[in-house]
Order: sequence, then structure tokens, then C-alpha cells
Amino acid sequence: MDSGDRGDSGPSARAAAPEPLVRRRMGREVERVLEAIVDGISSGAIRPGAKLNGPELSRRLGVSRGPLREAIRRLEERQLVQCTPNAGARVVLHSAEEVIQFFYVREALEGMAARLAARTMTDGEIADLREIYEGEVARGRTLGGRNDFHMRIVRGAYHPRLSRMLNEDFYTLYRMWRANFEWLRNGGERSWNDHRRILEAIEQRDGELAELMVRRHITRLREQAEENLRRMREPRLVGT
Amino acid sequence: MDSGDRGDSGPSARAAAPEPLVRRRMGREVERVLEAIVDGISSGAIRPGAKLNGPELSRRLGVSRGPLREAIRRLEERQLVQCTPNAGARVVLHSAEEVIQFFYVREALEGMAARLAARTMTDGEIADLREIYEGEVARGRTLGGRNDFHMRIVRGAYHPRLSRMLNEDFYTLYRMWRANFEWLRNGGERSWNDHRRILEAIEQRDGELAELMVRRHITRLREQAEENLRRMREPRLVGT
DNA sequence: GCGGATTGAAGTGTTGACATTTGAACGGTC
DNA sequence: GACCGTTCAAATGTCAACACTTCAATCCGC
Repeated sequence: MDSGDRGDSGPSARAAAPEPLVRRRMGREVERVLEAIVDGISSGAIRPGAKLNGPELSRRLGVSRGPLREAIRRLEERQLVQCTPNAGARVVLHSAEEVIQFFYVREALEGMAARLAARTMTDGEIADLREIYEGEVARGRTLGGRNDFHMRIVRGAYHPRLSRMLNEDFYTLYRMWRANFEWLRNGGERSWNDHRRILEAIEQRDGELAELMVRRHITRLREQAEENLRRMREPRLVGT
Repeated sequence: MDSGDRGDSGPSARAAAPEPLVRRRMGREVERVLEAIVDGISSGAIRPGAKLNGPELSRRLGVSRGPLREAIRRLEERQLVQCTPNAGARVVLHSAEEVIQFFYVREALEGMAARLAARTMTDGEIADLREIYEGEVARGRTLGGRNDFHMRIVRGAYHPRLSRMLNEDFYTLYRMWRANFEWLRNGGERSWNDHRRILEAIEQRDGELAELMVRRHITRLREQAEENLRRMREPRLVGT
């Protein structure tokens, strides 16, 4: 059940462990529980604002409340859930404005990642990146998953913390938002034009240019999201 | 019930609770424990690489292992400690190179914060910022605390997530590093020159310029840290 | 004397049980 | 009929106890 990387996640080489169905005393149930809840949230199965009922989750995941609480604390720190003292934990509920605000963080961090990656990526990695880009052009759309154009660049920066922030924390949030906000769903289809310029900058090992191109790209994505949102909120133009 | 947003959101007056000295069954011991450990780590009392002994901490903090484990999970998520499956938790141990790498994240995020702050800070906040700057000049050194020049700008961006990353997570790490790495201690003394240019850009509401100035400033701080590190590692020049 | 198996204590991971709190249905009063 | 206090089941916060693992000192065989 955990391995549910639905569609999106690209050609993940069945990263999920074989996992015997009957497991006794494996230790570290926290990880399994955490993964299950994160997956539930980011896939949209658990909606934003939903309450995480301790005993119920406990039963459903086949674990006692101890590890469950530890997992929820980790989620709280990751700011995926919000806990109120004696009332329990709820999946965090972002306003559209807050989601938009995140694009600025992404712009800053991914821009820096590109700057660093232009210096640190190996020639092989850059060749792979070109391959991904050409696949996008051939296919006519971007992929958006764990082997995404963006993620490859971030990984190429060889900066664990940056990678963690963008490819783990932020990716989870983005999956959750795309599952719950319709106005975020479209927007990346015509990205390969920007991608080409980013790719070329990296191929030329021009970090400053790569950063600039990434920032423009993400600015464009943000503006498109804002535009989608505006249209969705004022649909009365249709009738008049 | 929704109004009970504790923490981040908003300028809640008199944030610190009076807190009776004798507390019985208050609930939420986790917070107290977490704060105690974070303080121990960032003040240098608990050294990087040190092991967090469950039972011992349990006794010292007067709490059972349940809440303690929850606090440790939060620290793990915050990447202040690293847990290995059956061996326990250790305070994370960064190499000098990893510390240096962090300056790039800070550069990206604080730059963006300044860009946003130039747009969103109130005139009053900008006036306060100037006051802080003039205090630095008069005093001849920067302060570096919770009312720091940098933190004020970040707060002025009105971006909770950004604020959290820079003024909480990153600040804790920085405190820890300064307590443990001598070569990080000096570096901010002659910052007010940069600060002046940042301040002026913000006063002119020029976000792009403010971002550029902040990025140059932090680049300078990084280069100075690198220089300090280099000198500390090759002290043999003294003799020859 | 030294290398490797053994044993034991300490520590980690998990569980079930207990006190306290919430919040929501219920009934009473104006 | 609306508002307020009471009551009670469910959920939360905490704790002590129970398996299992690790690690280090010990002991045995060579």
C-alpha cells in the first residue's frame, strides 16, 4: 500500500521494499507509519483540514499509539500537520495565497540550486538532463515526478540540505496541493521552452545565467498559477 | 476554535507565558522538553556528536520516555539530531564544508526575504530598521540575536514559512555552530557598511537592489568564514 | 598472551493502562 | 424556541512494564 506512486512519479525502478506481508517486531514502525501518512496526505486521500484520529489510525496501520505519536510529531515539525494542545492533529490547511507565496521560496532555492549545479554536475548528468529535456519535447509535456527535470538539477547541486528541502519537503507539499487545488494542475505543459534555456546555460557551465533562467521560469509558473486562480474565482464573465 | 493559532501567525502580544514554577500535569511536556534540548544544543552545552541518552535525559528533565521520544523525533525532523535504528540519537555533526554550504541557502533565502520585505515592510518597521542600523554604527559592532538587523528584514517579508526557516531553524543551527566552531565567531563586525546599503535599498522600496545587496553581504560573510577556516587550518606560516 | 565466543547490563522500540481533557448530546430553565 | 449547565463517551497526554538489540567486559580455547 505504501508503494503507491501513482502515475506521476515516472519510471521509479520499483524503489519500494519487497516487505513480507506478515511482519513481526521489525523495530522502527515510525518510518512505516510516517510514510503511510505522508503518502495519504500528498496523494489527496487525507484532505487538508482533516483530523488525524489517534486510535483510529492506530488500528488502521496496525501499530500502537506510541510510534504513531512520534510520526505525528515529525509531521508537525515538517509543518504538514498542526497540533493543538488537547484537541489533536489536523492536516495543515493552506490558503491559495499561502500556496502562491511558496513559489517565492522555490524561486530562491531552485535558482541557487541551478547556480551550484552548473558548477557541480558531471558531464554525464548533464547529458541525462538533455535526454530528459528531449523526452519532454518529444512527448509534448513535462513529467513532474521523482525524475523530473527540476529534481535532476537540484540533485546535481550536491547539496544535501537544499535537496532535502526542495526534493522532499517541498515536493510533498506540491503533490498535496496539486491533489487538492484544481488551479494548480495545469501550468507546466509549455515549460520546455524555459527548460531549453536552463539546459543550455548549464551545458555552458554558466551558473549565473542558469540561476536567472530558473528564476524566470518559476516566476512564469507562479504568474500562471495566479492567473488560473483569478479565472477560477471570477467565472461570472462567462454569462455576461 | 480556529482562532487558536499558536506561534507563527501574527504579532501576538505578550507571547511568553507566565508559567507557574510548580506545574502538575500540564499536558504537553513535549514542548518543554524540546525547548530544553534545543537550548542545550544551540548554546553548546550539548556538543555535536554527543549521544542523547534516553533514560538519563528522562530523569534529568523529569519526564517519562514517551514525550522525550516525541521531542527527539521532532529534532530528527529538524535535522538537529540523527537517529540510527537501534543505537539511539546523536546531535548532528557537521563538517566545516557543510557549514560553509549553508551560506548558499542563506544567501538565496535572505536575498528573497529582502526583495519581499522592500515591498511589504511598513514605514514604521523601516524606521526601526534604521534605528538598529544606527545602533550598530554607534556601538561599532552588530548584535546578532533575535532582534538582529537580518531577522527584522526577514520578519518584514511577512512570509511565515520563510521566517520559520531563517529565523527559527537556521538561527538554531547558526547558534550551535558559533558555539562550537571558533572560525565562525568573528565575521560580522564590519557588516554595517553592507547594512547601510541594504537599508537604503529598502528605504527606496527597491526590492531587486535590496536582494542584490543582501546576497553580496552574505557572500562576503561566507568568504570571510572560508578565509578564517583556511587560516586556522594552516597555522604553520607563523613559524617560517 | 591473544583472538573469538559468551554473558550480562544498558538502551531502544513497542505496548497497554491510567489520568485528564475535550466536545457534544442531553435536559432544564427562562 | 433559544440559551445555559450537566453528563458521558471518546480522544489526548503521560507513564510504567515488556521484548529485543546493542555493546562491552568477561571468559574460554588455542
